[in-house]
Amino acid sequence: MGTVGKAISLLELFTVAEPELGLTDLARRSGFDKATTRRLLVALTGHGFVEQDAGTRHYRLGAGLSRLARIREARFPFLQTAVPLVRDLASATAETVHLSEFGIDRLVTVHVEHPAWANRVNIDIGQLLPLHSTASGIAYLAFARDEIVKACLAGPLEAFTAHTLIEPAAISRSMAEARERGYSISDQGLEEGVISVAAAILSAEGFALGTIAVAAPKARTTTADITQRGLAVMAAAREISMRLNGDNLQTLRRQA
Amino acid sequence: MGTVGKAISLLELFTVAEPELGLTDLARRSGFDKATTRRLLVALTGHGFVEQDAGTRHYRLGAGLSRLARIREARFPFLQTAVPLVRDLASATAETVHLSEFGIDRLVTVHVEHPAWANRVNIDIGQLLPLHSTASGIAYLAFARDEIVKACLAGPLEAFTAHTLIEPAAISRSMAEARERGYSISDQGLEEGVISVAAAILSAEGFALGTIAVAAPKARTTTADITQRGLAVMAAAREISMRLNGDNLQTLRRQA
DNA sequence: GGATGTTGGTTCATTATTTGAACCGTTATT
DNA sequence: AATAACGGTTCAAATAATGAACCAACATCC
Repeated sequence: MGTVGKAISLLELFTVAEPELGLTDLARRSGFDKATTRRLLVALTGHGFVEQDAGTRHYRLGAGLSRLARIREARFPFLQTAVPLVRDLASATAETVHLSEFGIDRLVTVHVEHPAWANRVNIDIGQLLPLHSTASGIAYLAFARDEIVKACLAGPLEAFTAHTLIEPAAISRSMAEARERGYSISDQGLEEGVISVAAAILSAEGFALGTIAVAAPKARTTTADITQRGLAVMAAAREISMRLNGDNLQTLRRQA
Repeated sequence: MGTVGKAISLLELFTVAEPELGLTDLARRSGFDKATTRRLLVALTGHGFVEQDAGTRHYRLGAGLSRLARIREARFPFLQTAVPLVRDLASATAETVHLSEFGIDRLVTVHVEHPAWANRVNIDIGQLLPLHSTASGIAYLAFARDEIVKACLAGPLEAFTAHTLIEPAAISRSMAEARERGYSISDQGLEEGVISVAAAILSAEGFALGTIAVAAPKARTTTADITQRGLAVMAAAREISMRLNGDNLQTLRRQA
């Protein structure tokens, strides 16, 4: 791995759950030498990608990241556009609604709304979702570029639960069903007891950019709930797609 | 400069005005060789910090940045907290209101609300503001850690206009006035014809984290406007600080 | 109170990565 | 058909990254 990759891996050690880490800890987790880790952190700090707490000397993600993320958002207002609809969907369904964007080979959770229930599906911002074993992933694949689909089906497909589909044919079938139905369903594909529905948010060219999904404990979910949430999530995804593409969303490439 | 620094400088070439750049262009602007530039871009793309347009082959900032920025936001909800108050202030003043966060040695614009006027002060998200020559900068310095103030006054102080204060003593005086008054005023310090007022947003320890500012064309600004905006910007900054610090903002360290 | 372990941070000879001039292939422009 | 501009690649030479061993400071534990 190049030095740049190493620096970025360091950044990726920070999570919502552990937003501040010490030098030794970072070195241990990254597997880099302490001296290397430090040098990388200094370089990152110099550009505002990392900040160091004056008191504890622990490191955390810096403001430079917000700056660049906002520049990206300015050109491509995914969050700005989608968040209000995520909120609406959350209050309509009273279950966890999460929004994700594609990155490299997974979906990245960029926004989450949790219901008031104590028993709910908990998802953190920044959480990475595999493509083959989540409702979001299937919804994404259903409208992804061929290369991405191929790469996903070719790669090793982890079985997270007894219900995870890992045969390429089964996954393709789920994708086809999702296309036909307008939304995808994942029954405990990533975690036992969780059932989700999702729909893809499309670019002007008709390719998936990200997804919106509703996740709920299976115990309190009926078949009627699934259908209702599916239709709602589909409507939300469509609305977001339209707003993103200035209301001139082409006829969906593959849906025709 | 280390490789990491170079990679980050590449990212910093993207702006709101030019969010997509080609390889040759990036190489030219960064001063790096085309091969080097490419290798860095590939490394960045591999981690989702940069994306490449499938059609034009141009590069843009990637979703990985949003992810990390959101993780940072989750721990430190600066934007989430401040944006509503920025909006309120914008509609109350009918002038440009911008929010900035400190990064390394400058302030980074993280949010802007523009008024409907055709003649208005235009500021882009991501724009960097020098500390010594802007209302935001002075407001920040007034409550910054001593090291930062020292570093700023020691460094070369560029005179952007004939009105820019560049003598350390004059800048210190502005800071003292800002502390006393509760807000800072910059009369054409960065650009001719622009007058701004700003107030610092404080951490629980009483140090400045960022600022909120109102910028307007001097031509239509009266002395009364300045006072009114100053009080409004001060109130907004206080409210943001309180919300950020869970309503238990300590007595302001230096204001006492 | 002295031994022990932990932390953040530094040094410098060794080692591996980065560098860039020259290159190729493709796609406009003239 | 010639030219130029673009994205992308190659490989010997130059440079930067590496990590074991090292401090100093703090906390913990007999």
